[in-house]
Amino acid sequence: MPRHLHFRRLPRRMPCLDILRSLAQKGRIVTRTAAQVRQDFIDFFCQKHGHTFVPSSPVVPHDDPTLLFANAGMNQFKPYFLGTETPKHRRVVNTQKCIRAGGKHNDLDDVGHDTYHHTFFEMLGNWSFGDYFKKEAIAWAWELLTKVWGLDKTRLHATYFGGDAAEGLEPDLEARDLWTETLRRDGVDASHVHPGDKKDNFWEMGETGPCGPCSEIHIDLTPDKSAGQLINAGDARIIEIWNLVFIQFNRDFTQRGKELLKKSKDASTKRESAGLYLEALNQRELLALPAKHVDTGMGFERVTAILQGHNNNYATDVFVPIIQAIESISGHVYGGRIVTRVGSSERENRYARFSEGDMRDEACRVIADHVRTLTFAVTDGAVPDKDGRGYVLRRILRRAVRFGWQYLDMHEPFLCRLVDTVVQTMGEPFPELKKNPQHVKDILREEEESFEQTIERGLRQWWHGAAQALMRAHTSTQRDRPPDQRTALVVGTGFWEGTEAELDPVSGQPAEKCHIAIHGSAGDQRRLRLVDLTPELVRELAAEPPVISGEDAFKLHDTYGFPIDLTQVMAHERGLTVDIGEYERLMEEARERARGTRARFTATAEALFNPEYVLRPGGRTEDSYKYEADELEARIEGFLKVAEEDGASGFSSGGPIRTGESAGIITDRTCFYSEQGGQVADRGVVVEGSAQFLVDDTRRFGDVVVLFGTVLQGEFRGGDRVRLRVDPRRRATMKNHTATHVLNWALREVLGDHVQQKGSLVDPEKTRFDFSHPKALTPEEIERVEQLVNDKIKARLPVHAEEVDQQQALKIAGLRAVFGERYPDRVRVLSVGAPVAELIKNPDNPRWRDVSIEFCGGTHVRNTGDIEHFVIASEEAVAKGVRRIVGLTGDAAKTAAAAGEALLKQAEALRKGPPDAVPDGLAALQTTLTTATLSARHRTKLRGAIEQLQKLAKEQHKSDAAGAADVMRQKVTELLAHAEKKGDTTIVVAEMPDVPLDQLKTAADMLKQKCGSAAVLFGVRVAPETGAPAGPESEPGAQATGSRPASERETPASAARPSPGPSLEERGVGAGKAILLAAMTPDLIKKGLKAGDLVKVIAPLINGGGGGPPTMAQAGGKNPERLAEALDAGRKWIVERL
RNA sequence: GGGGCCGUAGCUCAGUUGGGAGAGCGCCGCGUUUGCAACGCGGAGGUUGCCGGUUCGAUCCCGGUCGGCUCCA
Repeated sequence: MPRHLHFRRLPRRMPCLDILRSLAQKGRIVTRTAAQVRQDFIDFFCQKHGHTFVPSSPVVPHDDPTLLFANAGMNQFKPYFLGTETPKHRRVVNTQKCIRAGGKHNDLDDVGHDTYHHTFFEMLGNWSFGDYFKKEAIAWAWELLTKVWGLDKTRLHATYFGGDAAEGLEPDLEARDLWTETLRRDGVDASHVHPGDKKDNFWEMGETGPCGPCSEIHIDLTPDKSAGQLINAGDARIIEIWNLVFIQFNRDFTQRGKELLKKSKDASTKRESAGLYLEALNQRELLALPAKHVDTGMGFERVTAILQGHNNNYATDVFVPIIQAIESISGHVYGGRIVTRVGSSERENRYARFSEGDMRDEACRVIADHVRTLTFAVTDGAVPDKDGRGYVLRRILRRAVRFGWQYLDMHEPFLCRLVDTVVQTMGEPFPELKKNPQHVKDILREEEESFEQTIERGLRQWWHGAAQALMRAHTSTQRDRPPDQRTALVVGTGFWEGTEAELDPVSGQPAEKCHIAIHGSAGDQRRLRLVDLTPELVRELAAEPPVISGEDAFKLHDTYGFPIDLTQVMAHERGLTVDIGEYERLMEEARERARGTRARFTATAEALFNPEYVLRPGGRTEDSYKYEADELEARIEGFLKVAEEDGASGFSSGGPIRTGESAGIITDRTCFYSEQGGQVADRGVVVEGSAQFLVDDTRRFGDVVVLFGTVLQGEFRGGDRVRLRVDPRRRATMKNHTATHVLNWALREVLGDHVQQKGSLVDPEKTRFDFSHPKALTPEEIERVEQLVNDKIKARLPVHAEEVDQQQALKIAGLRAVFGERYPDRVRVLSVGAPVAELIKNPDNPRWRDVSIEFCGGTHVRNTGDIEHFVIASEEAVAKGVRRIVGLTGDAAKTAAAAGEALLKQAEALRKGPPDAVPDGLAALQTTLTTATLSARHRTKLRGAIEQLQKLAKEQHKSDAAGAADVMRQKVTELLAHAEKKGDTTIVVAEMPDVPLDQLKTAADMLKQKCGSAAVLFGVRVAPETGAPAGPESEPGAQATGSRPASERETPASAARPSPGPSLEERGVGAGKAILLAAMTPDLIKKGLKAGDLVKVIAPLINGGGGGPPTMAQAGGKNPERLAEALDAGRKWIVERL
């Protein structure tokens, strides 16, 4: 922490706003709490202007993978603007929870620097879907601001779209005139209406699609109301408070544009393609929308600040309670100070703050903002994680923790302690917060603790980098000093015993003084040493401040997640610096790499995943047939052509699509199921006469179902009557899906009511079910769950499904709904065993707790008996507190069960059989265990059996080894007795029996030891593998039908490979090999007899190669016939050199 | 989506021109010591995540895969 803090005290209340308040209409002093401000807005539109209040959609969008977080009020209404869904109400008002961090709108790094950037905020908005338009929107906005809230109208300014000639966009004169008129009536000068450019006043969702001009309301905060001309100039004295968007156009490519687009797609070079694409972008036209919409957005925190007389969002009662909580945890008293930053660019600012300003206040703001974001995101189901939106959350959390850790000395988890305050201040308008705050706290605490670990790891690496820096600086300093003033420096891992030479880095001679900086993993000792490195010591050691290299700083950040800011602070505290320039360069390089790949990705992703941009508005596919029919007659309504790359996708009503072409087919009705609720999409075919279209994916966009695939044969045109045929594998999917429901029920039955569904995937092969449970299931629990499910199957219960009113359905006892999911007004209730009508009639009946009842839009079997059989194939952890079960049904279940039984028998046979066969049989069993699909029950049993067998094998191995050792000892004495001697040196050259290499080596060692001076050379003929397979025909359960080899791996019995017979050979030594082993005592090595040299010389004789250190070397070859020759040559080699 | 790092004994981790798998702590046994986070001696404990390739030979090099950490988008 810098000792001298320069700060500028930001007044809690701007004087100009006092003026503003005193000038409020009718002399009324407006003091509204945040809750009142929110309610004012909603009431104004509901009660005075006939709007319907719609609750905020979750801040974590569950159904839109292209969106990380809800970032605007319109997110949940997008389908209405696109025309893919019909709105229930045409006038709507809402306050939307928004998170802007990551993605296009990323305010994360700015939060805390100032008083108005946030990662979490609320967006108030009123909406018209084809109902009222500019006139009402403008009038009501004006009414709310000036009449209801009594803002000084002479401080308000309005903008309208001034047109854009280059784009062929007309100015929005309608809005201009409406504003001028409105202001004139209230006596405000027409100079308060300003034209704006396309950037500020024209709103577009994408390159094509709904768009229109917008009109913003700004407020002038200067005492003399002089800031009118500074609108949209980035000046904090006049700020935007409300944006009214008028959606009146649909932007689409012209005919010429579409042609260019097609050309761009077909272009041979990327460059040409990009050029054509840009040209096509110029060939777009605006078509008037038949239904015009209004979309407005007002920043809740900002408007609250203004109404409370602040221009500082953190001074409002939205944030004050949170900041107070931070004060009481940290002991720091928040002063509202803003750090003065020097330098003009953002980058300079980022590093300037280390020398100036009160970072403690900034830290308070950062934490207050981030804890709101985290609380809401986790409440809505997100979890800090390593990628996607989870990663964004992790970064936000870490930023908050780092600020607290670094500036407020909070080294224990503290974010989790702030959750209660957030819930208290926001729980009223957002009741979901009150549901399970403990869960939020647990998640945050855990993540905070894990970040502490990251910091710990990082600290170790930091010391490594600092030590390197210190050594470099130290060495260059000593060079300039006279020898008697030089110091030595020892930097190392672990403990310094004080026994090593302390050397002068220049002369290499023992030095007078020695400083020690030790880093490493020596537990608490390390911490003591950490403190030892003081700026004074560093100054003594090095003339210039040591510089931690950019590479080290980058690695620290990139690999160990150690924040660069921390690296710097720690360095500064100890008199070191960091090569920030180099760090930034490496960072930029890394960014560049990521960007390059991203461009490629988005081009296809846009085309593939956002076909809603080009879907014909208002379309609808009747898909209720999916529950009943596998085949259906339907009429083709149109096609969706998906560009391979770079191009856009497009809707065409006529087609045609021809053989080989990939496209999406849209029909008036369909029996295909689109991916939903964890059940995979249907595959199948579309046929018309001889024409065939292979459907490999079915997706739903709003109310439109699209069948994606390829034309196999013939052609299809719009209006064609076709036959839809779903792949029969859907039957297996249905079995799995119903089984999933029963499994969900059984799990709760066995484990308890805390079991919550966390996700599921149902496809033809399996059901994968994730659920909350704190620990692994015991084998007994697994068995019970499996048993319960099979009981329901044997009971042959009918499966009922019916669409009923949501409110009524929610009353049914024992109903399972997915946490955080939003359900429509009419829901499909799926019940296993009890008719839905009865459930509704008698919702409290305790008997229903024994019935699986869920909301579900998936396809199911009609009777549980159709499932045939169920096994749990695996049970594992997927995340902290979440377990995953994979289940099988039907034939797959039966096969797995049979395979398990067969393997158990096999293990039993092995145990009873000859001990020689155990090691190999065991290996086979183990590979089968990992590859085969088995029931979890069998797996644990097998594991137990294998463990026993392993013990057996180990004992066998030990007794073998002991036997071999005896043989060796004997052999050694024998060899010694006949050994050749030359002087004091014993020469042993011999062919040895085929034993493990270890034994040979110990034998050589024994010789060396006994003789004192010895040269040893062993040769071994490795017996060729006993080629005769022990015979798969002897395996139990092996099907001798010679079936497909590909499937053999799956049937466990045949996966057990023939055993090669008992052998102690080295692994990997195949047929007809020879091994050479040479060993030398040290005295011979001095004479130049190196074991490595010896084997290198003679190995070619046996057709091989080798080497090794002088004391002990080995070689292998493929020609055992010439082993004797090689040994002889080796003997000569030794004798010659002695 | 694209990078970086890690995976070795129950735990924390060493282990480089590729050549017999180690340390500390913990555990078991014996001894010394009347007491302690004590000392000495001995011992058990390993599929070096998994699969494949290169090689006479792979913990080490290469490719893939799984798991963990981390950065960028």
